Amino acid sequence: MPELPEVETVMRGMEHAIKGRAIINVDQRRKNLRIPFPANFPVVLEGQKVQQLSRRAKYILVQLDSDKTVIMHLGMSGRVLLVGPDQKYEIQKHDHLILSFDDDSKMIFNDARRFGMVMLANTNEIESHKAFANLGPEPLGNHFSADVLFAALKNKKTNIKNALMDQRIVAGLGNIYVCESLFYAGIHPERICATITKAESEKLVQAIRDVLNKAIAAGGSTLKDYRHADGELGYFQHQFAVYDRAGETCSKCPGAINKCCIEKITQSGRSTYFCPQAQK
DNA sequence: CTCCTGTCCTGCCGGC
DNA sequence: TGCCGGCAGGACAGGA
Repeated sequence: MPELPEVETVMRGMEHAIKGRAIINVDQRRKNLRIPFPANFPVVLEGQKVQQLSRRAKYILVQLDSDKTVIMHLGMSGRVLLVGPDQKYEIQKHDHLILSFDDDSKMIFNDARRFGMVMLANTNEIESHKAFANLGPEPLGNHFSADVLFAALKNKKTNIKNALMDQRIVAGLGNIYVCESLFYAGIHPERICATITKAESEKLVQAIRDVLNKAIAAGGSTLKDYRHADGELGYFQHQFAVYDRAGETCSKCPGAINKCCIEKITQSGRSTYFCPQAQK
């Protein structure tokens, strides 16, 4: 999926295209994605103005003029396509939701694997919604720090890779950015959380922030068929340091000297990429 | 509680 | 060429 930087990029694209627009039509093309669409979803949306866009973890929040907020999750394969007023659009396979706006622009939610979700909440109760109730801090926000991370890790018996994937520890990281952050922090993905020192927590927090900020600055990573929310293929071909690079020489180890190779292992059923020389 | 495994779904890629 | 197994960015239920 789209991890935090990609979701942030999609949200910004949506903000640019649909903020302030009134929804005049909702074409809900099936009754569920991963979970059912909210009851009477089209009726709830039609006629409402989009007041505010925001992101929490990997969720996009679309606040409407009424007291409702639409909560969207892109799952593994969810994409948002924004079609301008003067552009023609033909429905494609896996287009599940099409919103039409008062300026004749459209927003299409396409999700091949249908692991995505669309939910509805009362705006004033958003914090207590089950999607958000147990989330950890935003990694780019003020509530995430070495102290906070260290405290969250110190009694855990699982490995650091799994812990960083856990949205209750820190919200918004996924498989790619966890691998990348651990690489930059020089921490082995199989390290038990309780052995991570305060100094390593500092490094990790810094690495997480740097990796995410760079990816956001690059407009979200372009991975395979990931597209920008504006419908254009991403311009930046973001180069990962270790993710999907098994067998290659890592950037920290001049290969001719160290013969360093990036390895791929499986942790909790997910691939982990790391450099055994550069990560201890 | 914590931790780990399996599962939802389709598409794609590599091997035979 | 075609078929099949394995794998893919996430989240959650359920069992140990």
